[in-house]
Amino acid sequence: MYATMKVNSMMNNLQLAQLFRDIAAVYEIKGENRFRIIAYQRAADSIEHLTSEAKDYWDDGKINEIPGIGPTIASHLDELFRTGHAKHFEKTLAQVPSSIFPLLLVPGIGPKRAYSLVTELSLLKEKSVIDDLLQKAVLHKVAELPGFGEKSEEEIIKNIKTYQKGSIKEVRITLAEADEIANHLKEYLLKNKTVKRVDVLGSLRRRVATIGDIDLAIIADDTNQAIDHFCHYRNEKIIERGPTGASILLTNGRQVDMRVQDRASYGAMLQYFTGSKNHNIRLRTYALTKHKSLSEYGIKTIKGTKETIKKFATEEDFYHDLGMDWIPPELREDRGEIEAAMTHQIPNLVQKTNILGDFHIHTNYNLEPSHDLGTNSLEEILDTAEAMEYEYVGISDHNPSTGNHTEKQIIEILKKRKSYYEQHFYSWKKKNKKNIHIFIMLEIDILPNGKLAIPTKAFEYIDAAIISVHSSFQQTRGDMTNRIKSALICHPKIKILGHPTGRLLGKREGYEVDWPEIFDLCAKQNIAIEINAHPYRLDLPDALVQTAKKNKVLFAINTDSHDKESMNFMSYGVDVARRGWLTKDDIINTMQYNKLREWLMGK
DNA sequence: GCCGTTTTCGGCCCGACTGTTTTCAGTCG
Repeated sequence: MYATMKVNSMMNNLQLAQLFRDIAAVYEIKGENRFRIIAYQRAADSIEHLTSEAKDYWDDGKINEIPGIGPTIASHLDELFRTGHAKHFEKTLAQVPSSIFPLLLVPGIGPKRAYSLVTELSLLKEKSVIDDLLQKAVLHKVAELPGFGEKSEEEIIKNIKTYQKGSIKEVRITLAEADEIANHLKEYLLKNKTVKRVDVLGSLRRRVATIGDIDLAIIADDTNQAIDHFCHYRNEKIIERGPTGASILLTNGRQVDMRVQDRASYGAMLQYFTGSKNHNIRLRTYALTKHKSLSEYGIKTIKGTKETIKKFATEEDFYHDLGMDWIPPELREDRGEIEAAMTHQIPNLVQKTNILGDFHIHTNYNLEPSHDLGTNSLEEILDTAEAMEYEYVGISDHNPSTGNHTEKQIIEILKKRKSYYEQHFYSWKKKNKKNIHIFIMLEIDILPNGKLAIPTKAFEYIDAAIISVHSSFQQTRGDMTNRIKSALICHPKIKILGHPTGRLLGKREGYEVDWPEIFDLCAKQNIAIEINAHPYRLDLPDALVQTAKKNKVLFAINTDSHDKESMNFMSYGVDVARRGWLTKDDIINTMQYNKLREWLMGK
């Protein structure tokens, strides 16, 4: 890896995280103090989850604000960003053959085994080390090594082959896809009479934007039979199986971990298996100060040499025993929720039923737009909104393309569109006798120069605007920040900043922006930030939602629907909002119509 | 190497599973 990825001053967070993991691996091989190893692993986790580049922290002189980065690592990073070199990192990595690093990506191979394999079998070519190891294993050279045997050899062959098929763990899926898989599994498991209850836990229960593995816990009358039933679900292979659970690999590359627990201890299991890892570590560390040790079986109290274990049927009781309020799964990321739970300051999170409308819907009305049209008519959208018990919807088509129209034509098109929507809305309303309201809005492109894609006069024909970036994603952080800032102050009818980071999960990273600057301006201008609920966007990301809230910004949860079915994605946006600690009062589309109209249009 | 709702020193989450071993090391979540 270090043949292609050199240590340098341009490293992004993912590369830095990888670097720290590799350093930790070297320390592990060298038998370093295990807490130093853990420190590097935690630094890696921390950097990976940052919402801004570590380099930007450094630029702002805030490198020591990154959790898990103390004086030592900070000084190495300082050297790295300043000079492009970090002698300590380079020296550490050079202590082992670089060919061990690719091997760490193969499941079941950790630092120690990678090191033995590489040195004992002289596998020194970094580029081909995985293929070379496979060859040696096939020739039964691995089983001869000390600490390895025939079974490990077979396991290595199997794991390399699975890995080469398409790095399983690298690809995460969207929440929507994971929901579908999990629901199918749940239905299957409940078909077995011995299975009494199934819960989807892990990142899926926490409603994380993308999902790696799927975690399930069950209550069953006959544990063995239940595990058996689970292992018969259509799978590629059974990864492991024990008396308390099993893991399988699905044919679509997803790993599913299932655990069985008694009713009496089920609360502890729900807590343990929901995670996150960082939440659990923080919770257990805190518990230790109270002489309590937490596990999936319950809470052990240590008094001298005497240990007693207390079981918990519900998660609420588990948290209460630790002297804190129950914590909603969406908050369990070690972002301050434990402290809040101890002082009874867990916010009353927004719920799907609080949502009274959706501002970002595209219809099939053809205004010769800059981007794609919707597929449904205004009437079909209204029918759907009505069925969802909304009070109002905002129709936000893309602006007419600037390349094909003069300013005059754009004004004409929008004028025509306004009267079209008004007429159609009133006849729909008359026919259906429903008390729903519409806002005739527009999603306007923020051009690369920070101007908007419609002339000022055209604003006369819309009630309010969403503005979004749809081009030139590669601008520098400074340029992008200025671009958005100047667009935000173009016109008083600008009320929402659409899909703010532009990310497409699994396809495109969001662009770099100085978020505090944007948030401050939005708060000042009373512009809401969109939480785009489309499962491929979930943009603004939850961690930034939490930051923005601290900057006193308001939010709009929108589906960006291009068809009526997508309007149901609203719940995914609510998931993001909850993960960002939002209450009903932080979100404009929880307001009732009159109040909302006042906010949106000032009348 | 990090960090503080008992600590600026002395701690650092907890357990399952597998394989190669006869009591444990490595890996994983």
